[in-house]
Formats: sequence, C-alpha cells, structure tokens
Amino acid sequence: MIFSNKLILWYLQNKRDLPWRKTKNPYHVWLSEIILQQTRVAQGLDYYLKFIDAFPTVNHLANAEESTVLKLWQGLGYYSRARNLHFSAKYIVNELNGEFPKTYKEIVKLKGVGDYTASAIASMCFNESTAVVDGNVYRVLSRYFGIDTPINSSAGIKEFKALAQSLIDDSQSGTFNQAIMDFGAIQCKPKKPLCLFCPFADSCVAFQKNKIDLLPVKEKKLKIKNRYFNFLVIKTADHKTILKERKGKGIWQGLYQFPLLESEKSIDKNDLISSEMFNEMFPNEVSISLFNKKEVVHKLSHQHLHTQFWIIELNHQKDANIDWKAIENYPVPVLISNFLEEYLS
DNA sequence: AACGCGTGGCT
DNA sequence: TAGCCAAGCGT
Repeated sequence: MIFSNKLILWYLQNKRDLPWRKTKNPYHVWLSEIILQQTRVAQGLDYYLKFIDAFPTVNHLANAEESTVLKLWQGLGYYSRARNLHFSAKYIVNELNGEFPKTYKEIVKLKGVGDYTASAIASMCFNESTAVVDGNVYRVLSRYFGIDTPINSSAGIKEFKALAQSLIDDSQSGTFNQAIMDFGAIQCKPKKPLCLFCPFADSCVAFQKNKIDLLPVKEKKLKIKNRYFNFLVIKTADHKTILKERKGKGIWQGLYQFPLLESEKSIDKNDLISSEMFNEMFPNEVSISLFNKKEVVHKLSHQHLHTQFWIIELNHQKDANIDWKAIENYPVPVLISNFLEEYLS
C-alpha cells in the first residue's frame, strides 16, 4: 500500500478530536495554526477557545486593541505571534475587504504566516495540495526514509519539503497533512515511539536499522545566556504603582512590567541604593525590602533570568499612577504574573 | 543564514 | 537534573 493511503488509514482510526478540525472557516483554522506554532495542543487548546469566544470573526479581532489581544495571549509565549495575528487581521479587514486570502501564495503574505502555516490553511480550507513540514513531519520522514540530513539546515529544509510534497495525496491534501502530524505526535513520538504497534514498522528504515533514537538529526543548539533582573515594585500610601511597557526588540515586547534595573550579576540592597536609576526615581527616603529571599530563576528557551523583586514603599511617587487593582488589566509576562500571585495572596 | 523569541511537559 | 522538544517565523 502506498505511503499516503496507509497513513490516512492510521489517521482515520487514531485521530484526535480537536475543535478546529470541525470547521473549514479559514479564520478559525488560521487562529489555531498560529496558536499551535511551537506549542503543544494541550497548552494551546484553552487559548483557542478563549480567542474564538472573544473574537468570533476577523472583524472582531481587527477592531480590538493590541493590549487586549496580548492580555488574552498572556502565558502562551512567543508574543510576536499575537502582535502579528492582530496586524494581519487589520490587513485582511482593511486591505482585503475582510475576505480571507484563498491561495497559498496570498496566505503566505500575511505577517506571522510562513511556509508551514500557509500550507496548512491552503490545504485544509481550500483543498490546495501544499505539504506541511513541521517538527512532526521532519521526525516521521527522517525515520521512515532513514534521512540524516540535518533538519535545520537549508539543504534539509528543502529536501524534506520536496519529499513531503511528493508523498501528499492531492485529492485529500488537508487530511494527509493532519494525518502525518498526528502520526508524529501520537505514534512516532520523539521519545519512546510506539514502533512495536506501528503499521510502518516493516518498511521503516530507522526501525529496521535500529536507528530510531538517532533521527532526526539536528544541528547545534545555541547557548543559554544569564541575565540579572531587579524589579522595583513600588507601593505608595494610596496604593499606586508603576508599570512600564517593554519596547524595542527583545523579549516580551508590548507586555508590561515593574521598572527594571538590569545588572551584570546579582546585586544586594547597597548596590541597588547606590545605582543611578534608583537615585533618580527616589531622591527621598524610602523603605526597601527584598521580597524573594531566594533568587527566582525564570527559564526561557535561550535565557535564564535571575530575578529579584524589591518592594519599595513610600508616601508618594509622582509617576506612580496605576492602581494596584488595575494591574490585572495589563498583559504581563508569566514571571510577573507569578510574582503578583504570590505577593497578593 | 544564524539567531532571537516563551512557556511547560517529559525523561 | 538539565536538556530536549512542541502544528515556526521574522530579520
């Protein structure tokens, strides 16, 4: 039996029941695909339901404030996805007359939509025969065909895309794409794949050669950087504080946080008091205490943030204009929301 | 073309 | 535990 038929047969018996599979509404499918980029189904599912509820159509999304979109996205990570989603919703409403683009070529022009996402939407919603290549597809194909080209090399990206495209069932491309991804997620898992019950076992090169654990091949990982964050948590006598929006290019763009003093290494109270930033913000006497006796280490994929929360109480601060009760309306990183939960409990 | 971008689950 | 990985994309 040819690859696609065997795969789809497996899929029909094993597929997961997921809400975005009940529809061909391209806006809903688009939303689900953006949420699921580098994100597990279990983590993204609630966000999908919340977004569909808050923004039932692309018009609703386009008309929202960016901070509202980010607030709903809070906790999901990779926040550029939310900003690009919102940007593209406005583009669809304003430039495309509210009509979702219908071909791969047009869909891939949306900001935040690359080859994978455009292929997924085009195949699932518009029956265009464009093969998806995500982490699951790399794993399934590298194992089944015994390909050791690094999946994150430019040669590998081309090779696997062409291979996937050669295997796709043109008459049911959307089903094929979902099938190969579900197969990778459920059966051909990264660790401990279910080879003993696998319908492809007798023709899988990696299984036959006992190389399952060696594939796929991935080139070097990047080094993790340590950073030292000191948040100045201001509390005035009339229950006000300061939050600042993160601008620029780094992490958490568009999210809010307490005023931040970043240092080269961990600092103590004396270091804090003698810093330029501290003296500019607090020319008069204030009460300072370190909230977390042990450094909080917040781990991002590429940075470890060694964090201290300094509680600074004072009578009045001219820039402190956010009521403590209003903090919950602002989108904040998980690091900040974890602190707030502990501090306010 | 390599790197930056979050968070959480699994081993 | 520390590292790997997850329905990738932008620059």
